[in-house]
Parts: sequence; C-alpha cells; structure tokens
Amino acid sequence: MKRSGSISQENYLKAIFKLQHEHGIASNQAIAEKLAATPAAVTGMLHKLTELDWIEYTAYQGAKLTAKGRQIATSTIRKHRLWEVFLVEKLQFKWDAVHQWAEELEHIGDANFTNRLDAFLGCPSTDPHGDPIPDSNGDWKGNERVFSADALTRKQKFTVRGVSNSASDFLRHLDALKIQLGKHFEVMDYFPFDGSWEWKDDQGIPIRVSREVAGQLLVEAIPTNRGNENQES
Amino acid sequence: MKRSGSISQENYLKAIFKLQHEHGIASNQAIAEKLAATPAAVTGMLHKLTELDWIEYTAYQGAKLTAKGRQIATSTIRKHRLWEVFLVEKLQFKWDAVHQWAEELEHIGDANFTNRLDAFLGCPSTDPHGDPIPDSNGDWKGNERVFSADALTRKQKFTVRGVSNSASDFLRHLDALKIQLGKHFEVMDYFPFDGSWEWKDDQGIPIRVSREVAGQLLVEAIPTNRGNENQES
DNA sequence: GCAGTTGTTTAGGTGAGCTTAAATATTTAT
DNA sequence: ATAAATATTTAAGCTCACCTAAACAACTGC
Repeated sequence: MKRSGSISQENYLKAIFKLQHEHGIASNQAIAEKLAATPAAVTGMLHKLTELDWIEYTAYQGAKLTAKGRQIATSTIRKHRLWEVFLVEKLQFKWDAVHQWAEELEHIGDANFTNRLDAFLGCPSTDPHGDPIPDSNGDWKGNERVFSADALTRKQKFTVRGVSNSASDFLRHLDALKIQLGKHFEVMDYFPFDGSWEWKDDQGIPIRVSREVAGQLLVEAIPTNRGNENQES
Repeated sequence: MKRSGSISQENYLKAIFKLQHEHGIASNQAIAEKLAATPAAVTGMLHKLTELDWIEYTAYQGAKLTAKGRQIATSTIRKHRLWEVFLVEKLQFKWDAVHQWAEELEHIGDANFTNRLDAFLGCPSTDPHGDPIPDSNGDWKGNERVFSADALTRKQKFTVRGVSNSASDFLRHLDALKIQLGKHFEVMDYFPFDGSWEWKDDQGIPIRVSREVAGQLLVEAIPTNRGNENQES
C-alpha cells in the first residue's frame, strides 16, 4: 500500500487536525504559520485537499477535516509518535532531539507497517512528551485528569504527565530540573509575586519552577483522601 | 545535521555507485534504466551532480563518483541495509517485503542517527539478503570467498551467503525451497541437461534447484580437507 | 569510409509546491 | 456607518525533477 497523500498534503492535514482541536476550525493564517509557508500557498493546497474530499473548506472561513481527512491525519500523528518512542527507547535519543526525525519518518509506511512498529514497541499509549498515541482506528484515549501545572494547589501531590510545548530548549530545561514524565512531586509553595513554585520530588529534594515552566507542564493529581489507587510503578 | 542531497540526488549517487562497481563507469542509459527515468532526465541530473562535485562526468562517456559522492552513496546504502535488518529482525517483515520501505527510510537520518541504529541492531555485517553493510567510513568487508552457486562442484559442502537478485518473487521462491542465508547444503548431483542441481540440506533432505535459482544464489564453500574451521553457529 | 543504428543531449513543456506582490474580502475601531 | 487594519485570494513566476520529441554524436557493419 502506498502513502495516502503526498508528504506536503499529510503535513497540511496534520496541521488542520491540531488547529481544529484548538479553535474548532483551521484558518488559512494559522495553517500558514504552523507550516512556515505563506497564506497564498495555503489557499492553493486547501483547494487541492477539498478536491480530494479530505477537508471541507469555506473561503475566508477556514478548513475542517472530513472523515477521510481525519483518518489520514490521525494515522500520521500515530506514526509520528510511535517513531518518537522508537527513537527515545530504542535508539537512545534524548526527548528533545526526536521531533525532527519523526517529522520525516511519519510519512513512511502503511497501516500494516505501523501496526508492526506499534507491536514492536509494546503498544505504548503515549509518546516521550506525554502525548497520547492514537490507536489504529484513529481513536485517542486521552487522560481526562491531566491539567496544566499552573492550576495546582498547595500540598497537592501529582505526577508529571506531559508537556504542552515540545521545543528543544524547554525540554532541555526540564532535564536540567530533573523533571521527567511519570515522576511524582508535591507542591510545597507558590509565590504569586512571579508565579513561581516550589515543589519537592519523591526523594524530598526541592526544586523551583518558574511560571513559564509550570504553564507548559501537564500533570495529573494523585488522590490523597483514601487508599493508594493510581500509583505509578 | 541535514540530508546531504535531495532524495532524488541520493538515488542517483546510489545507482552510479552500483553501476561503477559493475562496469567501471555509469552510462547515462544504465542509470536511466535503474531509476526508471528517461535518459534526458539523467543528463540534467548528472550536470547538477557535477556542479556539486559529487561526480565527474564526461559527456557521451559516463559518470564516476568523486570521493564526496562515494561517501554519500555508501552512507545511503548503509542506511538502506540497516533499515532492512530492522524491518526483518525487529518488525518481523519477510525478506521479500522490506525493499520498498527501505528505499524510503534510507533517506532519513544523519551519521549519528545511523550509528545509533547500527548499534541498536548489534552492528550487523550483512543485510537480510546477504549484502554487506558498509561501516560508517564507507568501507566494506565483503566476503571474498563468496561465489555464485552455479560454479559449485559435486560433493562440495557450502553455506548460502546471499542473493544477487532481491526481487520479491525470487525470494519467495527461496522461502518455498527452504533456502535461507547461513544454511548448509551439500551438492549431490548436477544435471547438465537443464543446468539443475540436487542438493541436500543439513538434515539430509534433498532439494532440486533450477539453473535460474543457482545463478542468483551466492554461496561460500566449506573446506572439508582438514579440521572444522568456518563452522556456522 | 560511409550509412544506419544506438546512445546522448538539447529544447520545450508539465505538475507540485512554493514565492512575492497586488487585489479583494472581512473584521475592528471610531 | 465607514475608514483603517487585517486576513484571504488571485496572479504571475520560480525551482525541482520529470517528460516527449527532435537534433546530434558515436559506434557498428559492410
């Protein structure tokens, strides 16, 4: 089986998919920004994708994926995230270095290929940045209890679940702070003056976290009222 | 680090590399055939590659790789063969199904990436078809004792080392004959009438091999005169 | 050594995906 | 409500890698 669309087309569908999630519709400009192209180029491609019935496009309004378009987009995202897992877990890349390669690898392979890769990796449910990996039907099992770290409250214990920004410098900063996915912390203090936090990790070691970092970190609260459900291994 | 050349350019260098090995020089026509393009397209690209100093090209004569061109070609071949190992050993693809994907994967990743992949795979010396994998300097450790199976002699014991044709239908035919790389056979008989052979495997099970098959199979003789050097595990 | 075949190159053209610049539509502010 | 600002589309043109068709070189047979 061959690729569904061209590499460029797949990138458009992926961008539209993400923008549609954020804003309900993908505007020409937003797509252009995400893909580092000019709005003029976007208009042309949107017409082509409409022809292919992968999007519905209203001029001056924006684009929405059709069922087929969504299928291609999620499958591309699935491939991207599976390759990221491969790069980090098997090739020992650091999590801030995998995006560029995954951007290329995501355009390779059909459904059978992807399912084999998935099986080889042990059917991971999230990529190295905590983003959920869609299953082969394009369905997501996103964790509903995940929220931004800047909404934490004092004394709250929580688990780091993901990042909402995968820029290299941010990820390297997290490494420097020894913040990793799955790691537990407890909120010690919050400083409204600059929006910064003091947290303490499971070894009791305190770290200071800036407003900027907390705003891009996704966490899951650990229930403390009763029992010990939802423990991490 | 980015790709050295475009995908198309890398494919040209790879083709020229192989043709140069076979004929000393790569003619326009031979390149066109290998890449399923027209001679006119080849002329254009050869000019471009000359500009880049990746080949030396004499009109009406043919092309030869420069040191830089050879480096890019061998690195592409290295990537191709490493990915083939990955696909067969890790993703459990059959050896006749990996070429198409490796053709795409070979254009991804820089030297660091490739070396990590190599290490992950345990630094294999040959791909699933028995072709040697160049090291990161582009050097080959080809097995000098390998020759075509149609040059075998009666009573000779040998090991299957590779195929000189990786077409899917040929490989599937070998699977049907239970001929695998590394397997030992002994020549029982040769029939000059149709050039076919009778071999016997290490279980003593006889198989009949046509002239066409023997001509595309690469083998290594097992010395029988003294000792048991070169035993396969 | 010259005609015919074969191989190569040039010339002109295509399509994908991009650009800039200008025209047009939409939204926002007054 | 209308002017200004912003967003989008059209128009023209670019690059890459390819194509076909025709012109041109280089071997081949006699």
